[in-house]
Amino acid sequence: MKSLPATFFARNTVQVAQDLLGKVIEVNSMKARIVETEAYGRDPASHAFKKTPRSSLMFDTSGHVYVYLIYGMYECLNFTTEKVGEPGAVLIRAVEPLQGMERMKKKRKTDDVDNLCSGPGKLCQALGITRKLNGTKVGIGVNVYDDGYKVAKIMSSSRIGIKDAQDLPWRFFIEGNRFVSRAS
DNA sequence: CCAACGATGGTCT
DNA sequence: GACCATCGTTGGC
Repeated sequence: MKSLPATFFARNTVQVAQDLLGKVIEVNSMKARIVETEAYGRDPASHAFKKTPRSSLMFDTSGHVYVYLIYGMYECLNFTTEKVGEPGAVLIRAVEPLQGMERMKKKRKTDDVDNLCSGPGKLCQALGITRKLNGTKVGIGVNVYDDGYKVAKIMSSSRIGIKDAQDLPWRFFIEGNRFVSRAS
């Protein structure tokens, strides 16, 4: 399994979001396959629509981990994209558990495998991802690998949980995968 | 089954 | 003080 190079992330955000599907992430020695992502550029639904203290990572880094708190109780995992100076990030919305499933079940307080990582807040709970990782480079606390897995078909839809920019089909997921947060 | 809602705290105006 | 890139529960059918 080879780690993704920094150049993988320093590209068009929508392209990176699609290319991350099927890749393996490793955190706290647990492993999972990415099955659902969303692209966030400088659009009205994105934190990077305006540069603020929180969103500055999206402008100033590429290939770094961006973790933020949402609704006061959950965290969301992103990877920053584009070349430095250009804002962008990919939200990881769902992953398929591969290794360390027993620890994921404990952290999520459920034995239902389909409910471990099928949402952005859920997967952070399962893998123990917190804001402590915010701003770290990919390859330190969070690793991303290409294990050669080929995605058969990529589906897209509008992004979930936002009201602005519903016309942009920037949510991507692996067709038919049972671990995505929703089927369509 | 599924739509509605409350929990909960950081971020921004 | 309003708003959230969410989730689990509740209460109606």
